[in-house]
Amino acid sequence: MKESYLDTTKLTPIPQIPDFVSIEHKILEFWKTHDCFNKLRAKNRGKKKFSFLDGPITANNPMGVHHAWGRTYKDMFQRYKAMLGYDQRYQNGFDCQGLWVEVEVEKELGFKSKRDIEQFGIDNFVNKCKERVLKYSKIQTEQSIRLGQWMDWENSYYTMSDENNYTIWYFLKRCHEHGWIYKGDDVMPWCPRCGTALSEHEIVTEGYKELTHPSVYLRFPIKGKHREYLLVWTTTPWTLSSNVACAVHPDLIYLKVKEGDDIYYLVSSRTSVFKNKIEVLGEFLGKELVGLEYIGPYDELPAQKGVAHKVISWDEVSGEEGTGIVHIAPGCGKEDYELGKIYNLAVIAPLTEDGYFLDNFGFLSGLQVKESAEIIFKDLEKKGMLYKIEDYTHRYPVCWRCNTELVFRLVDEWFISMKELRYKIMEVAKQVRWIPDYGLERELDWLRNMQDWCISKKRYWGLALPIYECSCGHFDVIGGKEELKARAVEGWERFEGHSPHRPWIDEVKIACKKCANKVARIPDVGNPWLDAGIVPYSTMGYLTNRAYWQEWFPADFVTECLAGQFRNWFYAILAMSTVLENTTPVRVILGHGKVLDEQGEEMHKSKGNVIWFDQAAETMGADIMRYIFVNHNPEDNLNFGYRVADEVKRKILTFWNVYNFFVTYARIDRPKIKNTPWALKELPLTDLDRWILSRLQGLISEVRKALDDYNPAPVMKHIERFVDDLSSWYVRRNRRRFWKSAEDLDKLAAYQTLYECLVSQVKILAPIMPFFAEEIYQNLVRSCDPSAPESVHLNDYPEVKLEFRDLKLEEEMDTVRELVSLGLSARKAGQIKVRQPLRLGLILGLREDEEYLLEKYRVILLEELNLKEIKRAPSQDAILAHYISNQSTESSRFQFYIDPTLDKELINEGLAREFVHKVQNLRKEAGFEVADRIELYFDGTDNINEAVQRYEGYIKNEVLAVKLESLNTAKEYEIKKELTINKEKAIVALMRIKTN
RNA sequence: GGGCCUAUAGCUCAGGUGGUUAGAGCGCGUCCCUGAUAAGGACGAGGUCAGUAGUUCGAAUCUACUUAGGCCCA
Repeated sequence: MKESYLDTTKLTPIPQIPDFVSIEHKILEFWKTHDCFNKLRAKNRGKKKFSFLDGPITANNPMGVHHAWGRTYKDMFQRYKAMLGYDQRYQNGFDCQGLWVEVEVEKELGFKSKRDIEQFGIDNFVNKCKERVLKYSKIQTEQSIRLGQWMDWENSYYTMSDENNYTIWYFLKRCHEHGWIYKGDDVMPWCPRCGTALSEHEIVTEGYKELTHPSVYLRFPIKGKHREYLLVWTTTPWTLSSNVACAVHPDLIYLKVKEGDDIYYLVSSRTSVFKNKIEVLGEFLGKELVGLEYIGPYDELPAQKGVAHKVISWDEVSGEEGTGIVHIAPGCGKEDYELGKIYNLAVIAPLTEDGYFLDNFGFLSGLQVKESAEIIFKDLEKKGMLYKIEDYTHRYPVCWRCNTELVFRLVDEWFISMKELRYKIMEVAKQVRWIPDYGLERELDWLRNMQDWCISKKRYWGLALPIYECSCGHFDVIGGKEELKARAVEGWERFEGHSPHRPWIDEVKIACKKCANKVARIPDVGNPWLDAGIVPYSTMGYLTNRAYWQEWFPADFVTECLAGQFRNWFYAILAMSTVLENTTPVRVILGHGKVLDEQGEEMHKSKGNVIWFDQAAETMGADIMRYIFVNHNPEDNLNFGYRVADEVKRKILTFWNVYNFFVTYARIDRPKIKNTPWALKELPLTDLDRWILSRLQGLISEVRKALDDYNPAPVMKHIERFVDDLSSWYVRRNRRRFWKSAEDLDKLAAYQTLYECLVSQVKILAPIMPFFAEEIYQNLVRSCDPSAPESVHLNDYPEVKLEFRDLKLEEEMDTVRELVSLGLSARKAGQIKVRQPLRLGLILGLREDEEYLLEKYRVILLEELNLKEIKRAPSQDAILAHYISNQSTESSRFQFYIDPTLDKELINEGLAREFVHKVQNLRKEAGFEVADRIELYFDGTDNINEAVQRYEGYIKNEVLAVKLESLNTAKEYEIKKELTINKEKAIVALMRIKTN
C-alpha cells in the first residue's frame, strides 16, 4: 500500500441511526458482485493452515436461532484466522441420513407405519429422503449466507455421499479386524411406530414423559399349597404374557398374612396394599422364599410351554413400592433380561416389530400392545388372579421423534464392543483441549459408562451396514466399494450406478468365505453418528487423497452445542479416529450452551415463544445476533430476544455516533489525513491523542489474546470499553479541535488520530460484525483511498504497535478521570451546576510527586469541572470550613474540595453560559441548522444585561450570532421567547441570516 | 441413585493463583449537556455474594455438607 492522502471529499454522509437490515442486504450484494470470498481465499492460498472442521447440521428443517450461535463462532474464528493470513478449507457440512429425516418424510406422505413405506417402495421412499435433504440443505445454505457466513458453499459435504459411506465401511472393517463387531441380542427400548430400537444415544431425558398407567396387583398361586399366593405388582400388564419368574429381595423382611380365607406373601413394609383386615401369620427373610414354584398367569399359552416358574433372589427389589415381589419377564425388560442370563431363565418375546402379539400367544395373538391392558385385566379376573387395579403415575420413555410410548423388545442388533476401545478413546479424549475444560470430565464419564455401541437400525434411509451374515453363522464386513465388487457373485449390475443405499445395495450378494453359500447384506441401516463421526476422515480424503488429508488432519478447531454432543458427535469423532489412527481428530473443542427465550424458557413451537432465524435476521439484523452470541459466555445458556437486541444496538450506536462525528466534520474540513498510521509520527500529538492511541494498542492486544485463546466472550467487553473511552473522553475532550476554523497541524493530529482509531476498530470488528464493519470500511477507507483492499475482510488484522503504547500515560489519564469524577461529585454535593464557574478546587490525598498531573492536565481538569484554579492540598489544614467535598469518600484515595464562593465575576460568567445554553435551545426549537448564523436580540434584568455585555464576544461566538443587540432594535425575528436564566427573566428573539 | 455445572444488585452477567470499602450493562431516581441531539454524559439508591459448618490473621473466592436450578447417565 502506497502512502497517500485520503480524498475525504468522497466520504458519504451517514444516517443518524444505522439500518442494520438494509445495510446487510446491500453488503451481501456487494460481496457477491465483487466475489470477495474467493479473493480472500486466493490471498491466503498456500500459506500456513488453519483447519476448521464443521460439525454437520441436520438438513431436515430450516435453521433456528440456536444454530446461528455456533455458526457465528464458526464464521468469526475463520474470518479472524483469515485476517491473520491462514489458508483454510471453508467446508460446511450437512447431516443427511437417519430416522429424523425418515420421520419428516413419513409425515409429509401421511404414513403411519413401516408397512406404508414398503408399499410405497423403499426406492421411492429413499429418493424422497434424499430430496428432502437437498431441499433443506439449500435453505440452510441461504440462511447461513444471510448470517454472514463465508464458506465454500459449492463444496459442502453431505454425509449421504458415497465417499462418506464407504469411509465408514472402511472403519467398520477395521473394527471387525479387531474382533469388535458382534451381533448381540438384547432387550432394547423399542418404538412400535418406527419399528426400530432406540440406541442408547437416543434415550434422552426429554424422551421421558410423566404418564399415568393402570398398575395391577396380582396373586400367583404357589404350587402345592392351597389358597396361598405370591402378591405381585406390575405397571406393564402386557409383559405378564412372558412372565417366567418372580424376584424377592433376599435380605428384606417378608410376611405371610391372612386376608379372609386367602394367604398372601409380600414384603413387610407394604401391608397397606390390602383391601381388608389382615392377620400376620409369619415373618421371615426374602431368601427363604427363593426356589418356591408358582403358577404363572399365562402358563396355558403355547409360548409358555414347558416353562417352570420360580422365585428368584435380586438385590434391586425395592420394599418401597409394589409388594416387594417383582414380576420378571426376560423378553420384555432390560434388567429382567440380565437376570435371566444369570439364572438361565427362559426368554419369551411376545411382540412383533410394530407392537402386535405374536402367533403363539393364544387369545392375545394379533392384538396391539397398546390395546391389550383391559383384555388382560378381564382375563386375569376370570382366572381369579387379579387382586386390584390402581392408577400409577411414573416417568415413562417415549420415542423422541414420534412420541409413541416405548416398549422393551428382545432384538438382534449389531454392536461395536467397547471393552478395549473405551480406554483407548479415553486416552485420545485427553489429547483434546476442551473448552469449557470440564468437557473432558463429561466425556470421560460418558465413555466410562457407555454400553457397547449399537450401530444397527431396522430402517430404510441410512448407511447400508456392510455386514454380510451367512446362515452358517459366519459374517463378513466389507471395507469398500471395490472390495464389494470383487466379492460380488450376484446383482452388481443392478446396483452399479446407484448410491450405496437401500434398496439398490441390497441387490448385491457375496459368497460366504466359510461355506460358499450366497449371502445377502443384513437389512439394517447404520446409526447416524457413524455418518457424522467419520467426517474428519471422509471429508479430508483419507482414502482418496492421503497427502491432502495429512495436510489438514487433525482439525485445529471445532465448535458445537454442548447439550448432547458428548454422547453424540464428540464421542463419534473420537471413537472413530481412535480406531483408524489412534489419535485425536481435533485439537480444540469449544462447546456452547443452548438458546432460550428472554424469560430463560426453552423455545417451543407449542409455547409460541420461538424466534425463527429468518425473522430475527430481518428484524434485528444478523450483526446484532452475532454481537449477542459473541458477547455471551459460551458455557451458559443464552436468553435470546428483541429486548437484549435493543440493548446491544444501543451499545454499538455509540461507535456509529463517533463515526458519524468524524464523517460530518471531515466532509466540512477536508483534512489532509494520510492512509497510514505512521503519519501520526510526524504530527504534534497531544496527550489525549497519545492516550487514545495507547488505549487502541491495548485493545488490539486484548482482543487478539482472547481470540487466539478461543475465548470470545471478553472481546466485545474490551471493544465496548474502548468505544466508551473514545466517545465519552477522547471525542468529548477534543470536539473543539475539530470545530475550530484554523487549518493547523493540531487539528490534523486530531483527525489522523481519530481516523486511526476508527479504521482499526472497524478491522477489529470485522470478524464479529462483518456487515457493519464492511459498511463503515467502504465509506471511511475504500471510498477515499483507492489503494486500500477492496473489502475490510481482505485486510490484515490490526497489530499492536508498541511505539504507540504508553502505560504511564494511561495510568495518568485514569487518575485525571477519577479526579474529574470526584470534582463532579463535589459539585453535586454543593448543588452547583457545571455551567456555574468556580474559583478553586483542592485535592487532598494527591502525593507531592503527583502534583505535576495538575499542571500537565490543567486544561482538561479546569474545563471539565469549570474551575479557575486547581491545587493539591498538602494537608487537611488547607481545607477551609466552607469548602464542599465529594460525596462517598471511601471509594477513592482522593478527596476533592471545591470552594463554592461566588463573586460578581463568577456569577456573570455563569449567567453568560446559561444564556448561551438557553439560546442554543431556542435555535433548535426554531429549527435552525447548526451552521446557520443569526441575529440575536434580547432584553433582560440588569444582572443579565450586564453579564451579556461583559461576555458579548463569547456569546456571539458560541451561538453563531453576527449581531447581539437590544430587543427594541429588532425589525423582524423568527422566534421570540421569555427565558428564565438562573432565576432571572430575559426575552430573546432570533433571526436567521439568509445565505445565498 | 451416580457424574458434571450453576447460585453475586429488580433483570442479565464480570469478579486468574483467598487480601482493606464486591463491579458492569439494563432498569430506577436526581441532575448535566444541547455543534454526535428521537443521541450523549454525571451523580446516586440498590447486594447478610443461596444456606450451614470448617481451613485461615483474613473467604464471594478454598473444603465439606445442605438447599434450589440445569445438563448428562443409571
